[in-house]
Amino acid sequence: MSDSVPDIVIGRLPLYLRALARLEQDGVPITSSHELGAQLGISSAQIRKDLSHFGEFGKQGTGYQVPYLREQLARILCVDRDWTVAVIGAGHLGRALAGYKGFGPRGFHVDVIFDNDPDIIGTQIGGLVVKPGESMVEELRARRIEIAMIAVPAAAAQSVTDRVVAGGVRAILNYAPIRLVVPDYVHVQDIDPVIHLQHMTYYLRT
Amino acid sequence: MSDSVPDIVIGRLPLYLRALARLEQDGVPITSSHELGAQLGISSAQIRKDLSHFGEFGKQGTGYQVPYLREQLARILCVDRDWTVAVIGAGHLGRALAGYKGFGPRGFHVDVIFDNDPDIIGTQIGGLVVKPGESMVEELRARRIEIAMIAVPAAAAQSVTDRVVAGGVRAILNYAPIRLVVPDYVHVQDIDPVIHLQHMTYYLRT
DNA sequence: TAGATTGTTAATCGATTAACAATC
DNA sequence: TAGATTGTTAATCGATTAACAATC
Repeated sequence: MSDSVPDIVIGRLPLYLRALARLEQDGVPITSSHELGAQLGISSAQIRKDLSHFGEFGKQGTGYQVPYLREQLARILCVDRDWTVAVIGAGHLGRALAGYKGFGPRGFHVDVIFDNDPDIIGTQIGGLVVKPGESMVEELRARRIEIAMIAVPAAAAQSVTDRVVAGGVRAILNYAPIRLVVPDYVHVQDIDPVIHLQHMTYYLRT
Repeated sequence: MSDSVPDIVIGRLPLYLRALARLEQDGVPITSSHELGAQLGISSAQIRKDLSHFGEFGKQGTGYQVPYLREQLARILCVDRDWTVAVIGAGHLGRALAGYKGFGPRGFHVDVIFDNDPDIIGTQIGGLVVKPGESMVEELRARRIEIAMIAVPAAAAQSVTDRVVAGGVRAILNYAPIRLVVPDYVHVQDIDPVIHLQHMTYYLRT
C-alpha cells in the first residue's frame, strides 16, 4: 500500500486535487476515474492506480464522493492545514507573488517578503512591509517558515538559497533560471517560463 | 535519427541549452556529457542518448564544443530566431511578465499586452500601452503573434484562450489554474505555482 | 601510444495500460 | 437483478542505464 510512492505519482496528486476542488465548487457530489481522467487528459486506469498507493477511496459501481476524496488527497499532500511562505525578492515577480490571490484559497499565505534594495525596504506590498535581506535568517526562524519562493536575479539566487536554508526552510519554489545547490533534505521545484516557451517553439516550426 | 522524438526528450533540451549558455558565458570552450550531466543532475548516458536523436555533435575523446552545441540546440528548438509574444492580463502577474528581464536575452519579446479593465487600458507597462481585450484578435493577427502568455483569472481563461487561438496563436503559456481546451494544433504549457508547492508539502510531513 | 569520451546497442528498469474479478 | 465502476494483477510499452567498440 505504501513503500515509497514514486515521485511522478506524487506530482499528479495536486492535479487531481485541483480538479476535485473545482467539481466540489460546482456542486458535483460524485465522480468517477473516467470523468476525472477525461477532465485531466489522463487515463482512468492511471488515476485508479495512483490512488491505490494510498488506500481505497471509492465504491464499485458508484465512483468517488467528491468532498471525501478531496479531503483525503489534501491530507495525503499535507495541505489539510495552512502554510506560511516567504517571498525573497521584491521586484516585479516578488510583488506579483506577494499579491497573488490564488494562494490563500489553497492554503498558502505569504507572511513576509525580503529585499536588499534600500529604496524598497520598508515599503508596503499587499499589506506586508518589505524586510531587509540581513534579517532573513532570524525572521524565517522566528516565524518557523518552511517554504520560500525565490524571486531574485540568477546571480543572487544561490547565496539567497544558502540563507533561506540556514533559516530553516525545507522547500523552495525557485523562479531563478539556475539550478540551486541544496542539502538533501531540502526540496526544490523550478519555474522558468523560458524553459516552457522553448519546449513549445520546437513544435512551432512549420 | 529522427522519426518523432519523444516529447520528454524535447522537454530536456531547453535545460541543456540553458546550461550551455551559462558555460559559454563563463568562457568554457569545451564540455562533456559527464560535466553537463553533473551540472544538471542527469546521467551522462541520457544526455548522449537525447542528443543522438538529432545527430552527432561531439568528438570522441574530447567532448563537445560549447558554442557549437549551443547553436545546434538553439536551432533544433527553433530559438535561433526571436519570437514576439503577447501577454493577456495586466494584473500583478501580467505586469511582472511584461517587465521580466529574463525574456529578451533568451529570444522572447513581449510585444503587446491586453486587459479588459477600463482603468488599466491605455496605461503604460514597461514601455507598452495596455490594449483593450476587444482588439485582441485583430492585433494578434496584424502582428503575426504565435505565442501568448495567459495571466487572467481562472474564470476568464477559457474565453481568452478561444480568442488568442482565433488570433492565430499556436502556443500558450497558461498561468491560470485550469486546464484549457484548445484545438490539436495548439500547444499549451501550464504554470501553477500551487501545484509545485503541493508537490513539495507532501515531503514536508516529518 | 595511452587516456578519454563519443554514439549506439542491448539490458534493465519502471511506468502505463488492459483486463477482469469483486461488489456496490 | 443488470449495469457500472472500483482496486488490482499481469501484460505492454517506453524510458533509462550500462557497456563497449570506435576513434579522437
